[in-house]
Amino acid sequence: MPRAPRIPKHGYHHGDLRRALLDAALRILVEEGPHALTLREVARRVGVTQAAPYHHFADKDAILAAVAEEGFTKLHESMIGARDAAGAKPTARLRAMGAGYVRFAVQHPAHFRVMFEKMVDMTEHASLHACADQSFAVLLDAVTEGQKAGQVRKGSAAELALLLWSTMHGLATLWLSGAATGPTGPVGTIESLADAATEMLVRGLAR
Amino acid sequence: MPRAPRIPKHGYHHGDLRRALLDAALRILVEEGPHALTLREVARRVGVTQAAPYHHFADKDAILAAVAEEGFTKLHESMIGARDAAGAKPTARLRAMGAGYVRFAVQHPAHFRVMFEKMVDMTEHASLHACADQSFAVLLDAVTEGQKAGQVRKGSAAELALLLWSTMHGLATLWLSGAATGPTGPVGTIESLADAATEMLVRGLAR
DNA sequence: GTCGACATCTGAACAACGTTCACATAACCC
DNA sequence: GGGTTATGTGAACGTTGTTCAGATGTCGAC
Repeated sequence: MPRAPRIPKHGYHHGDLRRALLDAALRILVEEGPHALTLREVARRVGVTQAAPYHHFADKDAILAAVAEEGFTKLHESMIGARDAAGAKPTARLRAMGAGYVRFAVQHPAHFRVMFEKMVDMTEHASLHACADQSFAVLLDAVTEGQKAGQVRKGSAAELALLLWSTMHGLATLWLSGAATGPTGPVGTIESLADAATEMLVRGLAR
Repeated sequence: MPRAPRIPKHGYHHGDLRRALLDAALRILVEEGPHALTLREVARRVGVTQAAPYHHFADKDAILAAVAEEGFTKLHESMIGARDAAGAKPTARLRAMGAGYVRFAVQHPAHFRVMFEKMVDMTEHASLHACADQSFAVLLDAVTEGQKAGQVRKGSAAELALLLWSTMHGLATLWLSGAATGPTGPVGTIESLADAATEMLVRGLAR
């Protein structure tokens, strides 16, 4: 077996097949799109038989769910990173998080698509729901902060946070789908759009 | 052939296979979800061979694109219907259109999903892009009306309209994916959410 | 009215896919 | 060391999308 195990510590034949499968799956998504993602192709790239992945994932959906889960972790990091770099002002933190959300989607479109197309089956992959909730909680906290500071109007923080999330999510989704570039030409860069969106939202959310 | 042709006028063996295939495809989407939509199953339901559909559609994607196109037409009607019923006040018309968008998504989730998951391939199905643009144009007009009436702030109407669209689209998408119901329980009915969203947007868009 | 061109459907075939199974082998635990 | 478990192989099954040659229905030209 000419394959060098990366982590022979707890490695097995392959070293860390699970990790390698996830990497290969993501690489296929990035390079060739979702239609090209095949369990057999994933196994082929890693150099194992088509049946090998079934010792690490229940089925094809489970691999996609795992990729999506990693995506949620990255999204979470992207958002809190942007938030923490934005200083202490609540509205600035909210705007930074919105921008961070859109930036993640644009920079990792393959991840983003898996995350939210697989969401349909989130009821079957509970951990996915938990990951999404974790990111939402951060947004929720920021809204509550803003309310305490008197810079965001009162009301259900969950509802306000959901509206913020919706706008950013819609913007990212439409942009990725190419719908944001109408016959009249593109309406601007995605960064300027995200900025305009967050600004509008903060205005709309002001007390 | 025991099948009664519905429109024997220009009918053929089946009458109107193309129409029947589209109906069957949508019915499968509604009843069993996207994973169950198979060209063979569509043909089975209609009572023809698996090869028959290829005389009416280039491939499986073409059927989905056609279903999506019908969806865009319905969405368009839903939006202009809501707008026309909302009276003359520009902000009221904008709010009605937003609510109409979300209502369509909630009432026709199968259609909605096909429309915006297939959007990924919109570059290959130009007519889809045209349909989406048609709906966007209506929204754009409403924004321009609002600006003329001094109830919406100045600026790129395309950009403002896109932000409106994004929010409604994100709200509908997250709701359909179940992500809008966090661990803290649902944040409210989709109608109240859509209303809060449009209200917030109109506030944010005010001059 | 007949005939040829065309549109439409059938039946069979192909490669590829997801998944399962019996079996082989490596790694770990006592 | 020996037995159990974890991991990978190779072959198989049923299903899918798609293609193709041929049969059959429909329509316009003459």
